[in-house]
Amino acid sequence: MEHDYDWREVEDRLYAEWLAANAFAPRDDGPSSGYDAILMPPPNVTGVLHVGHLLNGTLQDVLVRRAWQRGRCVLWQSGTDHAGISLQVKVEKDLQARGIDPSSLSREEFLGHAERWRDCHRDRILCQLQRLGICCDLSRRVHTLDPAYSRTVLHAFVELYRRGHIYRGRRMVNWCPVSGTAISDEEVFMQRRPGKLFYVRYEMVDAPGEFVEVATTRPETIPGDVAIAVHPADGRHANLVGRLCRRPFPEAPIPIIADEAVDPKFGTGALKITPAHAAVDYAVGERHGLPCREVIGPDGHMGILAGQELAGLDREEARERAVEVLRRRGLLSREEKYEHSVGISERSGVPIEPRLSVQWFLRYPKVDEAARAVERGLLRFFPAHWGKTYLHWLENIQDWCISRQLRWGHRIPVWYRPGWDRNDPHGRHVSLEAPPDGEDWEQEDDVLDTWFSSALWPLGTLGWPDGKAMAAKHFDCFYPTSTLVTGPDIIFFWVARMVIFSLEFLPGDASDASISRRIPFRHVHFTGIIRDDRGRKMSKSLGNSPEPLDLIDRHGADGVRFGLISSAVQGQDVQFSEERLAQGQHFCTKLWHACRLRLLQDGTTPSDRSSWEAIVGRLHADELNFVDRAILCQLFDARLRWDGALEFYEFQAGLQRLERFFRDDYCDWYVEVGKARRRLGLDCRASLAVQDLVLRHLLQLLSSAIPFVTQELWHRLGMGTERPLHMVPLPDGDFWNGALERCGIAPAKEEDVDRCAALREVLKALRALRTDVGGGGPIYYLPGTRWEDGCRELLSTLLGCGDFVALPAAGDRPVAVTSWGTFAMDHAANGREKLVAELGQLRRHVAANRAKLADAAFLAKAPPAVVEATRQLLEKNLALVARLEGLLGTECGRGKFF
RNA sequence: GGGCAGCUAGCUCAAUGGUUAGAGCAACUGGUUUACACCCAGUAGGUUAGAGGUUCGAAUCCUCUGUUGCCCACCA
Repeated sequence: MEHDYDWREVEDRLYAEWLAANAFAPRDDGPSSGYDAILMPPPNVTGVLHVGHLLNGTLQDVLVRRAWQRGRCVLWQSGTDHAGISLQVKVEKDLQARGIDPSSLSREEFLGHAERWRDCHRDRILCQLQRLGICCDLSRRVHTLDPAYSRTVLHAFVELYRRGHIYRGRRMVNWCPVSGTAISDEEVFMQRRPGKLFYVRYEMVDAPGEFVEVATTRPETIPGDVAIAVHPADGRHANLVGRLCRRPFPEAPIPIIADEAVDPKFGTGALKITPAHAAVDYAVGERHGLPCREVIGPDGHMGILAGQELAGLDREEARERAVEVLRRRGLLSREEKYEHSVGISERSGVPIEPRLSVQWFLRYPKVDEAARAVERGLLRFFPAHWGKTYLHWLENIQDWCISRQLRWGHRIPVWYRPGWDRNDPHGRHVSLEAPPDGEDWEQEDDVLDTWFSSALWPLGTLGWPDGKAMAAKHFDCFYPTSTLVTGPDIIFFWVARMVIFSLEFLPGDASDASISRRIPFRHVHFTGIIRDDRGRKMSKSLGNSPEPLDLIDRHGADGVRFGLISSAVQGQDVQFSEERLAQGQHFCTKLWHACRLRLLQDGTTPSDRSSWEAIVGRLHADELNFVDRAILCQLFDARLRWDGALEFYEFQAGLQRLERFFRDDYCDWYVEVGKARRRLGLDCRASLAVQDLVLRHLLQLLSSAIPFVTQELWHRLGMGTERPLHMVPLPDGDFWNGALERCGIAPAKEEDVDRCAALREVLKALRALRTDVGGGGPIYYLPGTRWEDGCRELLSTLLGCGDFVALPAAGDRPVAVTSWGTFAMDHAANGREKLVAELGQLRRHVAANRAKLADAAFLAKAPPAVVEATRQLLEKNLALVARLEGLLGTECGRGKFF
């Protein structure tokens, strides 16, 4: 076996083999203990692979491979999202770069370009993700604009319309002037921006020279003013209500009204009302029956109603111009700096414009059931606290604006009868198919929000609503899926909406049992967000995100996977550090060498390792000593903890337990003891069988986290070649209990582990002692030292010293006090200071133990096991103190030290 | 303004209310006795953000304060 592990060669070769063997497709050809499905969050076709994808992909792969190992039939559903607005923007830029004006193209021409662009990038991310070694069945991948999936989306729209959940209406929406489309509340984020607060005077119509003053940050909307509002209880302005004042431009009289929405403490206590351009003002306008004056157009430029001073200007320019005009007319009394929150379009990064427009809306159905699913634990979140965020959103849910003024996406399946009012439901045809006399009708131009189609992902990928397709895709086996692994940033965008749509579309009542059957997944594991070393979110604009494929090139897929898992503590954001990935790589190397050592030892042939039965058959209870038994106990314990941790998606904790077992218990202890035994000329056959058992089991457990190196070592050790490691069944608890019993071990028995711990403690103390004296020489043991069976030789071999020498008293030699006894070494220098410090510490512990045991309340109320443990600890500490005091008292004189 | 989550060794993080709060990295000291220097052995490093409280017992539970990050809602 080669000295170095060449993962570059191994990873490419093995992945090609797995693909060639079609090893990732769910199949029903063997004994199966059930079905599992995992939905991969579909990446955008426009997306760029980032470290978050690596983490997400790795964690899902661990779950999927484990499910395979447990004999489950697993579907890992993948696919891509058409990415609506994001792709359209990219294609438009691309066209412009080629000298083509996108707006000059017909809908069909534009879609042709977009589809070509999409096809070029379609599966790029998924293919890149394969470098990680994910066992995802790409043959079943779905794209949200595939014909079949599109039918799912349109069917859902038609059905929701038919059930009265979708309506068309003129409402205040978030308008993105750059993209020229409405966007949902979720696509707007608030940003603190410096601005100015302008104080503007409106002259009273009936009393020239008398003014009402308002404060505004948006003077360019003054042409849209239709009223001034004050709070009804505000005494300062009570005399104004019901009178008229003069709008500065275009000049017109507007009423002064009273409305509760006004905060009398802000500004002057008077608010200008612009119903067409502010949500609050719109509500006020509705209450008072005020007209709407739209002065800003869809492209963010001032319209004709803005008057000749402002018309045609961009809204930013208009603001400056408005201020100039006001100043010139003496209507601007003052201005002050003011930092305020502005809604920003997530897509284009410019301030959104609240705008009244006709859009399609969804009144969310099944909100109560969606909430109950989480409240009752039918759908569980990990970590659970995200449930509060989810429920809070559901409690304050607003209708969802689902139409987009774009071309790229699912075109809304509504046709209007020409010449009819589009708001008249009788003039509409809402169906998957165009009306029979299609050419007379006009189809809706808008497309659906891309998240509308994403919300159908669990249903559409399994063929819904087409019964034939659902049967072909085994809907009944794979739905509901087991676990969704995603980021908490899309709880609203995606997770909640999938729950709502699934509850709505699958038939059932409101009982818990029915909800359990209809929810799209039983568990959602929210990963942390990956941040850089300064705590910032990884982002393209900051340029702080490493290139994922480079990371894999540098550390290997296994190294990257191991590093990411071990830095991803549940519930915490992940601080990315490449150092972690290097550690993962080192772990793989160490594993390689541990197996290499096993092959360098003689005594067996590969067929002795080719099955569990072969290995267990080589274990005989009478040939095993307590070190052998202990390592098997520890392996069993590590397995239990790994299983237990993964039940709760605590990947890091589980992997850490396996790592500790491998490094601390197996490599640094068990293997070293094995070497010592060989040096002592003892029979090592049993030890080799134990090594085989440990390695076989460890490789299997680790294979879900680091599939490549474990698979390669599995082959090298001759443990099996017939199928990929993730298809080899993992021995269950019954098997383990049987094997342990055969070795004379009760799984719960800790005695052998304790004996090992004691031996290791002595070994460590003696190594420390030798370090202190800075050299070799004989190691003495003082009277009262008690040796475990056979451990004297083992200890001296492990230390690489000669046999221990009995000594009646330590004299002024430095000593090590252990639970077995006291040891000493020759040294010229005085090592007693350390001893004195140790005694002091021990005495403090003894005092603390005694105080506890003297406390009646402690004895009465603490559990007996705790009291007993304290008593034993006191005894142990007392023994050590006595030994130390004896040493220091007889040989050195008590007075000298105390 | 409301909510959520943090605050533990120089750094990144662990620790079912129960013994003397642990790892890794970094630092320091030593080591290539044929698995591994991508390693091993050892040393040092702590008022668990602060203050109260509950408890026989608190890093852990409660209250308040400070502080950091995120989410939601926003006064024009």
